[in-house]
Amino acid sequence: MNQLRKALPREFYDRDPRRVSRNLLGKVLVRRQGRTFLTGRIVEVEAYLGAADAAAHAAAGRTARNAVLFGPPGHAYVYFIYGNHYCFNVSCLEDGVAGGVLFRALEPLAGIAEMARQREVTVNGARDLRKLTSGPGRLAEAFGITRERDNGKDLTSNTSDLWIADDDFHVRRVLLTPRIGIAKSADLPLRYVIAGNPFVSGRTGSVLRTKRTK
DNA sequence: TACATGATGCCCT
DNA sequence: GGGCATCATGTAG
Repeated sequence: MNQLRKALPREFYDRDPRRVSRNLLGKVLVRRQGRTFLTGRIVEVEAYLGAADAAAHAAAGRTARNAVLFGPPGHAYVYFIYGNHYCFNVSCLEDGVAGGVLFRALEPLAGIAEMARQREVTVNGARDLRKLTSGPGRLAEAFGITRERDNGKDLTSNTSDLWIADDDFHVRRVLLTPRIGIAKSADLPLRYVIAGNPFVSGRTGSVLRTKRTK
């Protein structure tokens, strides 16, 4: 558990969003709520490349909403979508250059009862666990992530109540697929999932390319 | 000030 | 497998 108290450093996020995406797989998202810790393993993310990526919020330039994406790396970008849901991202690349990674699915590890309470669902058996954090809107709700509370938050600060840690989990195989729910640049393989993980959202999708790691 | 739209999830068939 | 709720944000007028 002590490993989980240490946030990934800012340098981790000061790279191409594609590389950050690949390396975020297998890491652990941690939320501290008083004495309670909510943790979940990152099993699915998407890279958004900024100005060169038509599907990215940052593509049309800086606005009040997307300003975090243009700021320093390692900060939370949270936005409201479809009138119902929040989506949680982390900014990448240096100050002034936009980029980010969207968190799409987690595997619940600790604080499962609290996640179920915040999602307002009941969990009976392993199959129901997918309802907690399998999907961007779901994981945000399970972790209590909102724009008001978390947008702009520094995820690398050791005084934050939201951060990402490394517990030395080894990711065996990564799948690359097109991103979900977008119209522009929809064919680019920028969605990263841990192969075979049951908590990946939706269906596996068409696999464009697979990568093996040591 | 008005309007179109979306990095979704849920419920129904 | 498909329809739809629901509203913040951005852009046009």
